[in-house]
Amino acid sequence: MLSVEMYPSLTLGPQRFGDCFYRDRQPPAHMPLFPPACDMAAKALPPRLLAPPPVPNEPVTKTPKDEVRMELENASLWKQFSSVGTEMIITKKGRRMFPGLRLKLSGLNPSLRYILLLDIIPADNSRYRFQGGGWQAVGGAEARLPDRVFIHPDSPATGAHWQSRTISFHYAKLTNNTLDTQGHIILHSLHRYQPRVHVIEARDVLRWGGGQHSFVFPETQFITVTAYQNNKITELKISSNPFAKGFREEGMNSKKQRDARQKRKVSVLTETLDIVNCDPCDSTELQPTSTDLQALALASLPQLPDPSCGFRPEEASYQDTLVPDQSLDLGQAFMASQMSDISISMANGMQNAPGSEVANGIIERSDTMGEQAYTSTFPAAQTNSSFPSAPLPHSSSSFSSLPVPSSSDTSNPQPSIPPIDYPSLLSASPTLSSSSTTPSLQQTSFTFPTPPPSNSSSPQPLLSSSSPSAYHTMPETISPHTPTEASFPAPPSTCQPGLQGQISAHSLLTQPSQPLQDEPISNGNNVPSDQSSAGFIYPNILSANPDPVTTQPLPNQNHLPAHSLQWPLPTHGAPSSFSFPSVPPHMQNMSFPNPGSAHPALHLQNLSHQAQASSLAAAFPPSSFTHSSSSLSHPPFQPSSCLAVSSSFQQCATSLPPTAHPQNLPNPSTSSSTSSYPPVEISAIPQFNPAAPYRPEMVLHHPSLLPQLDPSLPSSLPSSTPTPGLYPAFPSYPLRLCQDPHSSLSIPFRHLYRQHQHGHAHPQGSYLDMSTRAVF
DNA sequence: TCGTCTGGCACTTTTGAATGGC
DNA sequence: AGCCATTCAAAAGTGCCAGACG
Repeated sequence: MLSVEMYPSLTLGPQRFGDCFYRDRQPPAHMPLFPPACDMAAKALPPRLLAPPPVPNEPVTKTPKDEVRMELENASLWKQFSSVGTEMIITKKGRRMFPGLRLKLSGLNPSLRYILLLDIIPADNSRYRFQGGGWQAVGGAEARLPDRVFIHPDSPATGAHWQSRTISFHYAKLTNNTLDTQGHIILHSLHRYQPRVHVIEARDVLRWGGGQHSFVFPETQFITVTAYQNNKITELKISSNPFAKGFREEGMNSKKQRDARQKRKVSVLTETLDIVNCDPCDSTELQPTSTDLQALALASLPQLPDPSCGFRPEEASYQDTLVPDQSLDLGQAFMASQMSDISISMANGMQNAPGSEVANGIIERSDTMGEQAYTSTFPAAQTNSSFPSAPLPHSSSSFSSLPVPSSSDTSNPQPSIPPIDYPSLLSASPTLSSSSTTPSLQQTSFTFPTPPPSNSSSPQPLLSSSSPSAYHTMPETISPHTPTEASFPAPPSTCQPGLQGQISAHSLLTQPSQPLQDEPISNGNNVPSDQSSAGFIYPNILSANPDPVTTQPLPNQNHLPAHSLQWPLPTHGAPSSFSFPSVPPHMQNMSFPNPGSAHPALHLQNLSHQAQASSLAAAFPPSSFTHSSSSLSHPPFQPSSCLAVSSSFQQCATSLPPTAHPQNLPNPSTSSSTSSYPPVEISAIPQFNPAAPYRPEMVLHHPSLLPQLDPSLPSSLPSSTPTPGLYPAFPSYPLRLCQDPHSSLSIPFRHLYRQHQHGHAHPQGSYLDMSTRAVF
């Protein structure tokens, strides 16, 4: 029996549903979020109990929805950043991601409802440092933080809704505040992360289940920072982000302008002081404007002895124009003198930032333009000059086409991997005019069947299911495959607000996707670059940092054709359950039928930090980031080719001995994309042995338990396996739903989580602590 | 001492209220 | 009175920077 006690890190977070009502100007075509009785049901919730994990007892049936596909619409922009080494600022108050995730979904059932989730998981268990122009792994990762998931504000919405527009997660914010009360996604600084997007069938926020599709875009990996380390990233951000327009060359906040302002302030102070000193009696002419006062105040600060700030010819005009005399309002004078520049700047800015993320979520096709902007701004990106990295790890043929930067430090025990050469890739794909083109990989996933209630006393009305039979014993539950419009009455006003509280979901991970059938990956060089815009079906664990000892390419989930990924429900489907802390038994589990242990592939999840790390290392090799575990060597991560590798590896892995190293993988270009993967006897692989020394649903699917249980890991690993870090390299990361404090939609879940009295005032609502940690 | 983080700054865009005209 | 467009200010989102912190 699972309980919240087993999940001490279960926390509440603000629900983002509110955004769709609260912030979006464009009213989303929302469907009712809650059933009419949601509030009543919520009120009846007893605290901190979890229903038994659903027990699968019926096979899953394949449905057409397995053809769900996702495209990263701004893949080009992401590639630009990834080619340099994407950095994401995280702040205490939360910082939006830029670039943001802009997605296009297809293949959904227009009449079904879906919830879209974004979560961000560690890409490895290393901490990074920017050294020598590149990112170097300098140690183990910090302990994992509470997992939070950003629910797309439109959720739940029909497939037609999702498919009719660009899906943007730009409202998601990242923070390094472990005590964050805003529901932002909490990350460690200087760690590498991989965003994931999950599409989950859901009749509403309380009825999840059925099909679930997870997508990973390797080019969206990033390293979190509190201040940008790589100047190229800064330049890219400034050139691409509208909010940073002021920092562009033509902007008012550009380096030149800032220097000019600094000089003006100094000049004002100097002249003022001179005047005061020379003619203290004539103060009437020195009545400073507010701007002058500010300048004076600032000028009173220690002057920066910046030799670079010396007078420059190009600034002469500024000096002459902006500091005409003392009585002139400097700010106005400056503005007046720069109006033309401002106009030009703004115009250019818009033109130069075609790939910019528009905060309002307006659909835009930024890829091609963004690419242009990038090439114009960073023509030397291909040189990777900022990454005098150590020599690449032994590049397999799969990556032979990648440019290998010269090594500046071959003796570096933790060599940095050069950034992905997206520009070169793009140049090789002139046809890439839009990332919206059909991805070369099919984002197919299997469908999680909703497990039937484990027993009659454990009703699970919250679960939707793709397995109609699962509802035979739950007449009150409507199959998610049933068109919901008619059967889903509008919720009472009190239910309008979205969830508040964090939901823990387990094992929302899907099995790896099968390659796109209609677009076989024939050659890593010739693969259209926007292939990487195709989402990966997240193969449970994303590992770009496989353990050296466990880098055997394990023919895990990859060997099964996606169309056959119909998993029987786990016998102890804990990993597949969404845990609602404090939810009464009949509402506690959001069951996500898990490809559980009943199927060999289920063990893959449980071996996330072992076997999957190795297989995924090939499937998701590191991007431009360096992982320099001394014993590890990664092929240069080429997101586009990575996809190819991903698919090809699925095949080759099955034919490789367990000890085969990913680097020895055959060139994906030689592997034809196919949907058929020969089944593999998982049990033949030690790491996949069902007799794991721990219960995956209790350990690997809950990071908080991992440290304590790590000692058991070696028993399932080769004796030479190094001691795991703070947490296994790639555990199966559960989903945790963050509720948006901005939301006024939280009423139902307020009841769900308001069992403790540690509420805190919040400008936009009251938030409560869970028993184990402050949330709000 | 160094690397990292934080808060304030100036600038921008976004958002919503206020205003005025029809 | 209602609708629409415009204006304005506040809020929020940026990167930069100096100082604080460990």
